[in-house]
Amino acid sequence: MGDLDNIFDSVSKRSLFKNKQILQANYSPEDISHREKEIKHIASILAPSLLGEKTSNLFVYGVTGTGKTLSVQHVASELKKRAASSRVLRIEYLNCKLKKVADTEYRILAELIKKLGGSVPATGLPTDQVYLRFLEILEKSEEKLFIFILDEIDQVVKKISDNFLYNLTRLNSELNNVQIIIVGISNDLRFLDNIDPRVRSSLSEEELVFPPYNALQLQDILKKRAEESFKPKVVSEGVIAKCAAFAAREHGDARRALDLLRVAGEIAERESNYKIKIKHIDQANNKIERDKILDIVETEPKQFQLVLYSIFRLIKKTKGNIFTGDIYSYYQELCKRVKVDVLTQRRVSDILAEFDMLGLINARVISKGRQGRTREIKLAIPENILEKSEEILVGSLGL
DNA sequence: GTCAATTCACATGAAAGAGACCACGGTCTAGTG
DNA sequence: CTAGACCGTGGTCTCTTTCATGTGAATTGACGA
Repeated sequence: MGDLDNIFDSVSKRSLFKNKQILQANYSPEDISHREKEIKHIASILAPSLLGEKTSNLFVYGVTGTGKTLSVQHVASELKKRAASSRVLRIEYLNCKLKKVADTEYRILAELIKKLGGSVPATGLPTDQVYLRFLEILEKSEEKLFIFILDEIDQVVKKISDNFLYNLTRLNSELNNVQIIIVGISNDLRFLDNIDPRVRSSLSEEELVFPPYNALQLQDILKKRAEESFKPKVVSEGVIAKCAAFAAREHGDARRALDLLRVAGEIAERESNYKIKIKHIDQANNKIERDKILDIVETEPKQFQLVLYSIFRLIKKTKGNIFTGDIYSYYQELCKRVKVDVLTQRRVSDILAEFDMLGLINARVISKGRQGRTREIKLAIPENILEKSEEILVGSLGL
């Protein structure tokens, strides 16, 4: 038992963290650096809502990790504080990307209803029924003005049609006692380009673009958070700068930078270092990448894994470029061997496209003239992770 | 040699089916007074 | 008489198949120099 005690004791003694929470992705700090302008802007647009006035709908853009969600939520919570006494205003936040929670029209409505205190079954009802119930609950509520913050709506609209947004913007005309304001948040800058113009004009009455942080701003943010999060003198010279540089390269993603710093801290801690050194950042970078990929590989459905395994094998065997057809025939063989139903080529083609999206492979559509048109596929996974990935696949496929 | 037509091997789209999940309303059953 | 069990119908949702259409350039073959 003494051994364990030692381990537990030494953990607290050696810990580099004062408060790890602060570096976690979901932590929202009191002051948000370098976003004062944006926050003010949002606030000024939404401010009249405190008086129960319907304001413009707002649309917020920016790549991941630029503080969109944070800023909007910050304004929202300030508004909530102010509105708490008067009960004229109600604000709900919904992340539309959450799988199985809010990635269809039905589920978004259901989720909003739930947040407003109603309840709908997870399935079984016609969508328009849910819609009616939504209207009903809005009309019945005490508040007369609603702000719905829909995070990452680009994801949903890609899946369902923009019809949903149209309905949403038209909602106001169907409501008598209540008005709603929609705040949309999107990672995709070109989101509104391929959307019905009617929807576009009403949805983005106001627009706001969040530019990526530059390396200096990232440094600043990291420095602040690091001070609160780590014990004094833990962070070596240059670590912050390196973190910021890494993240700046990834389109100024602050979340990424914070992750990097946190993981670097964990690594240093595990190695019983008293300081986080620059090499830990590199290690952290690798680890994050590695974990991400391995996680994807592991959790992918069986058919996807089979396709992926086919790709791995073929890449290894041919060392060169491989094409959809090669993969499909290898995959067919593989299915026979494992006694699994063979999917159609159409489907496999889609699966390949998804791998491309996930960043496991690089697929490029090329035309080989008389030899037809196909995808040229390269692996986007580093060598050292490949082995491990393959192991996982072999294990889970029972090869 | 030049040029348009052809042709390949898929990509990409649209629609629809299968099967899992579920709500709702009606009917049947058994238990209760 | 009533609560609960048990259908049948009609929804959503994901994964998949089927059918249809699109497409970029190597190849072909006709043409004219």
